[in-house]
Amino acid sequence: MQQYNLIIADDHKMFLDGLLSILDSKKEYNIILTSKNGKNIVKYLEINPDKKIDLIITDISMPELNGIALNKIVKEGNNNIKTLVVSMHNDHEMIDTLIENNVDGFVPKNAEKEELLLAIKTILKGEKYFSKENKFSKKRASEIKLTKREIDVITLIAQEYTTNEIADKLFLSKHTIESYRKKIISKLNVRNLAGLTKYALKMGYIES
Amino acid sequence: MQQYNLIIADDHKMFLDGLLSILDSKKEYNIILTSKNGKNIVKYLEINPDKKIDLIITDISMPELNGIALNKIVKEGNNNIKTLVVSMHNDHEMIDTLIENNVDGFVPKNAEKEELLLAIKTILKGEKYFSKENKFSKKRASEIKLTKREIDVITLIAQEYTTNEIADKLFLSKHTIESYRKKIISKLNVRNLAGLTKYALKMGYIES
DNA sequence: TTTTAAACCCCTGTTTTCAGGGATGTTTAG
DNA sequence: CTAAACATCCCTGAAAACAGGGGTTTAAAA
Repeated sequence: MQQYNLIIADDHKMFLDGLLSILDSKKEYNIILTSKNGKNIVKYLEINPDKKIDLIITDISMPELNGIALNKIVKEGNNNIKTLVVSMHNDHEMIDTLIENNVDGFVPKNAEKEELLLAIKTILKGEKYFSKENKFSKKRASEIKLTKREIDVITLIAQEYTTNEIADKLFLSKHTIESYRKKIISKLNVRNLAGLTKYALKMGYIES
Repeated sequence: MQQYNLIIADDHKMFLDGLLSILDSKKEYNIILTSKNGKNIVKYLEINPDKKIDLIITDISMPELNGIALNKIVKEGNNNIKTLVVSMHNDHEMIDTLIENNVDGFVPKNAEKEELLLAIKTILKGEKYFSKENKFSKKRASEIKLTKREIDVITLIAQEYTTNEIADKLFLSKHTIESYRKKIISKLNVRNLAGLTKYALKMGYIES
């Protein structure tokens, strides 16, 4: 029987325990590392470049290094490590972002464990697995997609910087930042800063 | 051996599975209901008033009815049901809020399962159990405490209502709302709406 | 009983946000 | 090639937020 080496990153210990208890019952999966943030994973990969890792299962929002950033670093190395994202959120925007980032799969945290196992199996076969969004996810959010620059801006906005401060930080005119802010507000269909902040949190652009 | 009947509420299926796998190994605990929101629990308690329930383990932020609201309803009934809150957040403000609401205990989701089991045992003995905040939690946040009215206001602010709209909703002058807003901003030591929104989310005042 | 805290209201003035335009050059994808 | 999409910048005006004061009444705590 073929064995696979897995790494799991999630900052919620209990969730980790849950995942472990699910995967422990499957002899083909070896959990060789768990971590509360992405940084430790990157460190491990640097120290052990020859260790064969098949799959990294990761949460999105984590301290130190979030799941999307972790995925980016992993995919930049020319190894063949697959990545499966698990997150409490479940909507089109997020899945789109993940697909753009070349993640291999996504399963929401409220999924049944059967779906998780299916996702892992599918990805290890070399295919992609993206969970269908459920009925509770936001409707008509599918076509929302922010550009890189817009994400830069909304991130800083959600970190409580004012337009002028952001302009300074990004070496742009305050008019530019204002344009971005307006564009984002209309794209996301929110009313103000509060809406932007909630979106940034949901998408994992900022922590806490 | 004495057996205890437990109910668990958490909207993250995998987390639920994790909890179940931890508790299944303990024969003294009977899980008689799990739910993704508080509402179903309340319904169950109404339908089965004679069923003896010892402990409800609940997340804070959940759709339909959150953990704090659930706790309130449970404690209003003159049964002897204990409540244990588990949450991904872990700081003084939150714990203070829980204690005020007469919750019997709190354990962060990143706790070890041993701590969870200890908390359950302690609470079932009739004592309280509140996890010590860890080194990652916000420093010097302990003395922050919002009044009921302030919480009303910050909740509406985080829901993207403007000062005028909130004034209308609460039948207060807009000056009053402005005073509250300023008071909250200075209490929480944040800069603007974005900071207020993040705090409201962290405390479970709003969803998503 | 005095003090304190909560809930409520008001004023002035500045900064920031929000809504509505318009504009230009550069990439990117069909 | 050429039409989008992206990134950048500018303007006006209104609304809202923010900063820093002021105050009263009521209820609870010291």
